[in-house]
Amino acid sequence: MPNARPDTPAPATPEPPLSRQDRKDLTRQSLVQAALRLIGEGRSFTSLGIREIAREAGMVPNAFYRHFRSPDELGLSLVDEVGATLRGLLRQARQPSSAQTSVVRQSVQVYLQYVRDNRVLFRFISSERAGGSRVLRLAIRHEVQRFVDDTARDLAPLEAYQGLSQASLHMVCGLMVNTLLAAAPEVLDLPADEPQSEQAMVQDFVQQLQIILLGAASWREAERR
Amino acid sequence: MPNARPDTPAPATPEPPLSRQDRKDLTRQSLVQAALRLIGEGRSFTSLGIREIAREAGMVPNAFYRHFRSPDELGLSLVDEVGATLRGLLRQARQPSSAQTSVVRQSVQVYLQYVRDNRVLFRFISSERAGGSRVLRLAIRHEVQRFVDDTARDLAPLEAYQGLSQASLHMVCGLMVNTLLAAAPEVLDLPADEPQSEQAMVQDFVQQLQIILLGAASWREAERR
DNA sequence: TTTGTTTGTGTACGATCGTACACCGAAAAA
DNA sequence: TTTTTCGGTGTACGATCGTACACAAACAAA
Repeated sequence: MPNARPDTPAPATPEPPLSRQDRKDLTRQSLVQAALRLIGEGRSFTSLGIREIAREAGMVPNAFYRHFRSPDELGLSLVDEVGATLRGLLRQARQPSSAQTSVVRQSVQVYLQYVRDNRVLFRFISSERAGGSRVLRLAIRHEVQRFVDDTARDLAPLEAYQGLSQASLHMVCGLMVNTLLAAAPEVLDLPADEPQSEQAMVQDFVQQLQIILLGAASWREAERR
Repeated sequence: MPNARPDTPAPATPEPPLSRQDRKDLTRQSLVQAALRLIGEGRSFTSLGIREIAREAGMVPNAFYRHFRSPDELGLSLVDEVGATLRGLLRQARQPSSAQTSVVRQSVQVYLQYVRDNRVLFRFISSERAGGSRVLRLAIRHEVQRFVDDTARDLAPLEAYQGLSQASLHMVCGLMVNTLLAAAPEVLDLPADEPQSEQAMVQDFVQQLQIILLGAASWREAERR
């Protein structure tokens, strides 16, 4: 009996044990991916139904309930994923750029490339940020707020922002993030065949950020009413 | 027989003739109003169906087709209405305020009150601006663009903006309008029972606009790259 | 090994959806 | 006047939806 099982079934491949929980997480993730795939095909998250998502994931409708009570709950998972994505962007932005062009222009271009590389996620947050479900809206705003916090923390030590109180820095970062988020759906809707309209759009956003930075530079902590 | 009809049925009230076209426009408008009513109840426009709208308007599903080919087409009517609303806002803003408080603060408060007074319309544009239907997105952006144009035209003669080229003024107005539009869904989601969070939010938006105006003031038309 | 839990399946029900077709009555055109 | 046009009704069909219930297989605990 002690030697009844000479070896694990397949020593050829490492054969991860795949506990029950592991399997569950796996299929759960496949549901999330299915939803993302549907969004990628142009569908809006709000319009996705339980049956549709389950079908896309290759399972029977009922299986959905083993993982989420409603599409909204799956949406919250998506929001988490977006949060991780945004933090990735910040990590990438932290690498000091070889600032041969304006640092603002550089940042905008990095960001827009990031949007294109994660177009499904950005399509999701862009539309659900003001979209149908209130819980999703609030969750997304919360995640964006975290992102603003992180950005403010990153920018605080820079000497360019020493004139700003923490609250003001926060406010400025919120304004910048808002501006960048508003840019996302516009670049995602660009027709693929006219690069010059994209250039004009980039130019516009760059200038808007420069305006904000100019304003921040001449901002003085005074009583304002 | 020539005198069979001595007078029109009811001389008491002016009795508008109500030609066929008039009637059609009337029921068409009742469909639009029905859609707005549903949005007001928390539904998102994207999720509205033909049957639902027709039912809310008190007609049989098929009647919808006599006026619109799809809900999207009704949405375009809504966009028109939003355009008219926004122009109304601009007209109201043109009245020079008795600037006893900051003109910015005053403007933000007027705007936010406007949002609350037209919460259904603002809920609609906020969510559909990045929402499900591409044609609607583009139509809304077009209308917003018109609004930006009008704003720029209004601001151009003011001496505070003489340092800006027309293009730059446009860009600044776009930034301001964007910031204000982003504010709309946030105030609409405010819980009704905490006025102090609203105050904080107003303060935030006021400061953001001040930052933008500061930036615009120190903006110089130079080669920027 | 036995027993219970959990994950996914199969089937089914009622509601709602978009849309097609035939029809009616009143306004407009002839 | 007669005829035509047209906004609105009624009915019907097939598809899809959310969800409930019973069940099978696999894993975990005993």
